[in-house]
Amino acid sequence: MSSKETAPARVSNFIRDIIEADLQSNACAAVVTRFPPEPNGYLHVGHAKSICLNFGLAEQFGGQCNLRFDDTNPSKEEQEYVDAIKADVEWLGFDWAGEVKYASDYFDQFYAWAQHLIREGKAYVCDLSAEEASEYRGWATTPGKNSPYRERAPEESLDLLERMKNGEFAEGARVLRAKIDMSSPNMNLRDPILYRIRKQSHHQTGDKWCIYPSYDFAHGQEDAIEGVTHSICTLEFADHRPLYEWFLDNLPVPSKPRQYEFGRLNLNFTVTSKRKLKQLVDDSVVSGWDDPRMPTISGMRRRGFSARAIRSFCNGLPVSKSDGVVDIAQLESAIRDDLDKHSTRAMCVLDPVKLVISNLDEAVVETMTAPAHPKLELGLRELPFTRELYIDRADFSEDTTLSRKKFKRLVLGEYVRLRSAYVIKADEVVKGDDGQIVEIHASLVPGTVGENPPEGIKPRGVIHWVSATEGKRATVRVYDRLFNHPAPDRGEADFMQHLNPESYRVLENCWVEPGLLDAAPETVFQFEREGYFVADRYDFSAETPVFNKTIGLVDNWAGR
RNA sequence: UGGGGUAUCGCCAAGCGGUAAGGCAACGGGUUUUGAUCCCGUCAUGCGGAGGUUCGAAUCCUCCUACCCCAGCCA
Repeated sequence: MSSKETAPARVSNFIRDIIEADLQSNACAAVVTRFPPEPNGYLHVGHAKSICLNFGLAEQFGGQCNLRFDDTNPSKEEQEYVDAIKADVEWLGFDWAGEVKYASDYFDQFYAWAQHLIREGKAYVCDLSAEEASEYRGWATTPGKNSPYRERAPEESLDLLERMKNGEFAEGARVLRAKIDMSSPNMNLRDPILYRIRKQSHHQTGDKWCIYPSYDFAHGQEDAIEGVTHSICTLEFADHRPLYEWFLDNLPVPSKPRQYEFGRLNLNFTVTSKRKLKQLVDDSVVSGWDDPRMPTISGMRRRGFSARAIRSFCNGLPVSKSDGVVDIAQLESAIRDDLDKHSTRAMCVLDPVKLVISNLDEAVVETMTAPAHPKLELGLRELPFTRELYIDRADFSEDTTLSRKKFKRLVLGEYVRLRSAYVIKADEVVKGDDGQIVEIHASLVPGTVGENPPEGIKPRGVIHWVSATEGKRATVRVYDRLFNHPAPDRGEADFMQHLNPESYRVLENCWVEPGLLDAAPETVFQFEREGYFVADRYDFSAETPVFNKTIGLVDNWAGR
């Protein structure tokens, strides 16, 4: 980082403050965090914030961060998700400590701990059905009733648990519960479930188990086994903290982690719920989890958001306990900011109309040179300039009454600068039978490449262009927000009602400067005056160049 | 409703008894061969509400209000 670059303002983060204090007071020697996704879907922006927080904190304080799959529910989880999550975390630029970890790595230990609780008289096998158990649990204002199986002899519970494990009972027939307090105002403490029967294959443990631990009976213990010091989770788990601590206090765990909750990231115009994202995929509203319109990490990647930009966005978000909604413009700003600094400039005409330079011979190919970046030394690119060019339809008007301030483009009879090339004058238009402009005839002003035009010639502005004969045809996919409602999943209407019908558009007849065909997939360019576009990760090739629009340039022009 | 949590500019958010940081957005202006970038400036006599304590309150006390979460054999 150059000394000229101003240090980014320190963003508030109460968890970082706690860690600093703990390190200061020697409450812990080194910080250990973990990112604990359940492999039941793809990671999204919200997870990106959590990843940046957990890995970032470990990095900042010289500690470590584990990647641990919370795979305690085989009915919702799949190996595909495990693989995708690992790829996403790596792509974001983080290295987890040691091997990837799984809750399932500790299933034997959990089982032994469950037996321990039974022997201590702190857990029992309960035969109540789900409905009965719900009834026994009581309600907010009414305390629950003890299960009739609560005082079952430990030996019997031990035997039953063993038989549950061996698959002797049907799913739902029995559960193992902790014996805590059926009248607790915190529902999580009303004899929570530790194990339930699930006769399903598990992506990691196969058919070894017929019972699986609950989130509550797993999470704190996993943290303790791994020596996690600061277990960071989202607000909705705050109610579980007393239970998290109850297990740590009642089991011979090797360490005592502490849980801290922060407010998850919510973005307006966006849906971040694995269930809903999965629905978009399953209903084929989008092309997949990595559709460029998806707020998934793989979707944002496909869209052209750089990992660095996503990290910058996340690190710029204060960490607090309030549950707010961040304006999508904040994300977009981080993306533009990063892409402006790092992407090569290029020209692409999205809606072409032919421009014929009448005073340039057909056989001539002049080579213009243009910097790859206006400020950084990213080299030069060569642009073939020929008699026939393409410019964007929106950059020309026959209306000579348009003021210079309102229309800084080409007007019939007037001048405009062709970016990195000549100043030209529009002389006449050729129209088709339908009245549509087919060609614009123009003449170049000699000596204006890299030079100001002679006195009296005032170009209205600068427009981009591509040689019609030397340029290349390309496909550009234009994306817009998936939802046209700021809070698609709030209110009565189903979130699917708020889908933006114009969130995807394909432009098949775009023209790009020839140098772009050499691009490597996933390279982002700034198409000048238009925005940022990425060579598609899968579909781009020199033969069939396909670009995805990442995001448009800031547009302060009110009349557009 | 019982419990847990949160309320400070349009959005996010500092502030921890001494007289309202910052980012995004918005709005002016300057530079510019991208209507971009960059630069400069404007933007809360006000901190959910009502009382109270104090020389002094966003910060302390009391009461009230709103919103979020839990009441799965999901995580």
